[in-house]
Amino acid sequence: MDQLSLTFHALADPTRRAILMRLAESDATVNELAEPFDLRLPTISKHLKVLQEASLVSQTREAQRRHCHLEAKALKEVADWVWNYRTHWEESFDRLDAFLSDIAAAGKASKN
Amino acid sequence: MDQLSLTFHALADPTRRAILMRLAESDATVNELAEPFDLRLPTISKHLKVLQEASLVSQTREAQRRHCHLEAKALKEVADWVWNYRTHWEESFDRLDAFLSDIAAAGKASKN
DNA sequence: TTCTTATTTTACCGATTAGCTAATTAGCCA
DNA sequence: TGGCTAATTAGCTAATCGGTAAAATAAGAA
Repeated sequence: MDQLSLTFHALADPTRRAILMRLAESDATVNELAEPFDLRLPTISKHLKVLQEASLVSQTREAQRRHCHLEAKALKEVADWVWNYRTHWEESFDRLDAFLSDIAAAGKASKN
Repeated sequence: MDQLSLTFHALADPTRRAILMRLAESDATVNELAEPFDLRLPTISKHLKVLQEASLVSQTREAQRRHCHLEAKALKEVADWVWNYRTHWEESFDRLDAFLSDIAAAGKASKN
């Protein structure tokens, strides 16, 4: 699978996004990451594997502990991809603006 | 499933992303969208259903034809979500800059 | 060596997905 | 009505996913 598909797939799960959000604050061990969730450790471990395969998270070892670290580069690739479509939502806002202006104009006109 | 998960899931497929890219150029019918792919029409129809459930695409009918239209609002939500992480990739680039500066400095120093 | 902690691996389950073919719906035209 | 075109639905298979429990691995502590 290509990098972008891997990344989007990894992001398409609320648990994995919550893990990323937690890692945005600071690095953490697998146990620390698992703590807020009502999920068994192997489940978290699997989610972390998906995030690592998408290059969204990296791990370093210190004794038995794995320290997980957010890798923002893959997120930047998502940002770059979606940024190419910005003209489209700007256009639709332009259309909305035009629509609202029309309403406003019509409102004024009706008062005349 | 929440909106963001729906959207990321829809984007985690190269065919669906290609459909969006095509729709970024102009609206198109289902047949027109299917044309570049080596896939049967029902398969494309299913992909479009996923895109519609993620609010990434809308359809209007004209006789038998369905005209598909890119809805950029859902993409903007992705952009907004990922934008919250921008400090992290900026930080890592800062660290890279610092690293490269160090190398450059070391290089100059070694020449003295 | 044995114990304990931290984490992963393996094997399994039920649900979902991407692809197919065949059949069906929907709307146009003759 | 019947035939053509556009698209969807139904039903199938093989693969994948998210979760589990139980076993295995790895490393520090006693």
